[in-house]
Amino acid sequence: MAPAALREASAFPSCSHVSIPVPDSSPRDAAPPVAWLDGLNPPQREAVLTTEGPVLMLAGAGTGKTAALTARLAHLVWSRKAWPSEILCVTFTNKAAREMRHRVSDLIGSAVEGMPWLGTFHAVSARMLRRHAELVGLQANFTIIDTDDQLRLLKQLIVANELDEKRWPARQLAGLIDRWKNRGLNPADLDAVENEAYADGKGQKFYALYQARLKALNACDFGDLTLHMLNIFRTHRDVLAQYQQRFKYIMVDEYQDTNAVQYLWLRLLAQERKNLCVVGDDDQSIYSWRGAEVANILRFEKDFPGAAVIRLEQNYRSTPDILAAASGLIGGNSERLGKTLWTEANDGEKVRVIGVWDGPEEARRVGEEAEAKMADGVSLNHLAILVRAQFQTRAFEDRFIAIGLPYRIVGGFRFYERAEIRDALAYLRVVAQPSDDLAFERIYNAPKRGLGDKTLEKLHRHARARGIPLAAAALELCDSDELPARARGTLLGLMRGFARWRDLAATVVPAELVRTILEESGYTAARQAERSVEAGGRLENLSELARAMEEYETLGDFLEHVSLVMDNDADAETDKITIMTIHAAKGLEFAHIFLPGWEEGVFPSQRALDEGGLAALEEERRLAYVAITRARRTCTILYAANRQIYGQWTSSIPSRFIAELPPAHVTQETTMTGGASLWRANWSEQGDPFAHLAREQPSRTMTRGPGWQRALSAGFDPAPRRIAEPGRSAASFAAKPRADLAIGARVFHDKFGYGTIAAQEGNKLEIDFEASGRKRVIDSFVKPAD
DNA sequence: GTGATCAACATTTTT
DNA sequence: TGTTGATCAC
Repeated sequence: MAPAALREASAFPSCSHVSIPVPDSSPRDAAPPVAWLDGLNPPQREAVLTTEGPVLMLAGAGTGKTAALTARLAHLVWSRKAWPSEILCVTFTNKAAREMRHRVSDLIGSAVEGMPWLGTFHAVSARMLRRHAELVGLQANFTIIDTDDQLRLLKQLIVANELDEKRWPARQLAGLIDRWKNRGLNPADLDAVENEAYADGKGQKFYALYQARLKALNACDFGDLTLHMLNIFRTHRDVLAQYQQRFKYIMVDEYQDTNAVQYLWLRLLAQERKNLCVVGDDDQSIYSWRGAEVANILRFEKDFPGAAVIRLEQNYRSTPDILAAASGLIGGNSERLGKTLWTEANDGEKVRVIGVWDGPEEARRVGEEAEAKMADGVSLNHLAILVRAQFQTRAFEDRFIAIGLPYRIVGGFRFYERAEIRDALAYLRVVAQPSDDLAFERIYNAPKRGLGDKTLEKLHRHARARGIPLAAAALELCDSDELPARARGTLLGLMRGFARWRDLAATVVPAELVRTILEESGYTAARQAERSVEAGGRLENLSELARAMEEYETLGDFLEHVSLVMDNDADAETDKITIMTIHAAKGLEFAHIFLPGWEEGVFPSQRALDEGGLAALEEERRLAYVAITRARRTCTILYAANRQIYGQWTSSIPSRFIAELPPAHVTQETTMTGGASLWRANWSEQGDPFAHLAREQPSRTMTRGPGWQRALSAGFDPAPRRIAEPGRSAASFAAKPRADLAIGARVFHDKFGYGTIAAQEGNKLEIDFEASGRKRVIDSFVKPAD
């Protein structure tokens, strides 16, 4: 039962400010007789009630961590210790944030609407940064660019600085910059070793160039969101103090995933009041390759002396055998804080390990198992296939298409990463902020309208010369004879379109705006004309986008949502078996889990082992632990003797993790006949008969970043540009005449040759050319002829 | 400026 | 094996 005051609050949202008591008036001390405590076990209660001082909550898989966390939040509000707006609660994913918001609102009603500081590190940082943008040289309306834009930008810089993009890929640089930012390093902070990491000592230079470009574009990338705020906290004590003051309580979910910046960020914010509660599980740390540092959770007690350590060890999710198998496996790791999961449940099947001949058979087998479950009346929504790497999904997809088993693949391309969606967004970005050159470049010739590199190069040159955005440069060039008639006409049409849409944006809702833009720009028509297989889906996606935009009142709101919340949960209604990576499955649970591909080289991944050695092996093992603990009822592990990887047949030996599972909790079977005994003979031994023909690994280069999710974008000119006043509308750029030119002066123009200035108006000149007569040109294209 | 052909190359991924 | 980016021919 919720206390009366809170029930009122949820029943009458508009009265919530009356119903929720003032925090510092007579706090309630006694443990409240309320619903959120009733369902909790003793350690969970302790976690809820230990509100003061640092708290480390070690929460194993399936131990009701979110329940404890949300109850704690509700308790803080209920006990009047803090207003909802005085609690900072950070998560890593939007999904987690959404879930938490949802569950808190179930407990305390609409008061949660007053929780502006419940969100991801990035969302919270972005919110702060909009208020203090000027402190890092940005304007409040800065754009948040994604990895695709980031890559294009870096590529421009690399080419413009005459570096061989092949030898020093933008991807590598992006990876380095990302890691530097994760570690809290600004360009000036790089030491010689870091600097050497890119292009023989050009790391720092390019990092600095990149940051300068971002600033000029009034943009920042994901890493900047937290790093900028950290920099501000460090250099502006008043700002820091303001937030330290505001946040009476801080809670952090998945603390084992924090990177160095997030750690420092938190430490500064918590320094004053020290009411920091972190929740995590060192055994589920699987993101070290993304900058997460398990060390953060391992040394929490040192960082915050006197921290209360609370272990949640009662598992409510899995059967004893599944739990035992997972625990036995993770026991092989060193450097653990140590937890012993237990459960009151006492039924259930053992973990099954199945050996098959090859990949297709593995898929066939899982398909059969799924159909059998279906026949038992189990919904496909309760089944999931968790893979180590994306490439493993194909075999299942092929098979499921063949037998007509509905499936859903999570991950891969997300909605907002699709080309057509990004195109539509680019139009909106240019409308919202004409100085968004990256967006402009993206759609300037999409749909194809006959504007190519030549014209773009001219735009760049002019924009650079005048220090204005591309869109503004386009406007000016349209007013001259610099462009061929056809290009000029097309460009003019586009720019008129933008002028119109900008006006329209003021009067119609975003959803309406995007429909109009797609229609008028010819984008829809071009996609309709396409006769590819995907064309239909693309059009559907576009209308889905418009539909998704219905919720937003202003374009700005929507764009902020898109840049931070790049996910969508479409398609959850129908019964489907889920295929996803183990990484993506963290935090989820399913009744029945299939874990294919448990072979040396695949899982543990050879690549990870090559790069990270023992530490990487332990992370792979944690990954295996996460995978197994997703299962509520059954867990089926599969391995194949032969597998096709990148078109090459490879024979493989079972994963060492299989041998590490405690035998008492596992059953083994193999579908192989004949050679099976030979096969079985080698699977527990390292000295195996297949070793000599095992795994021909393709040579790997040190590529970093999201290599597989390559974006599909048009070519563009990589010349560097400077933008003097981003954010201003293109039309407002006043052109000043050039001092070194005057009427009557003889000048030279690259295309038209020699001529004499007949008139000068701003930066536009009318010139009588000796060969081609009178033309209107722009002064940056001519030079005095002497 | 656009379409076609060929060679390189392939983890995990939020935001 | 399938995708992507780069280069070449229209």
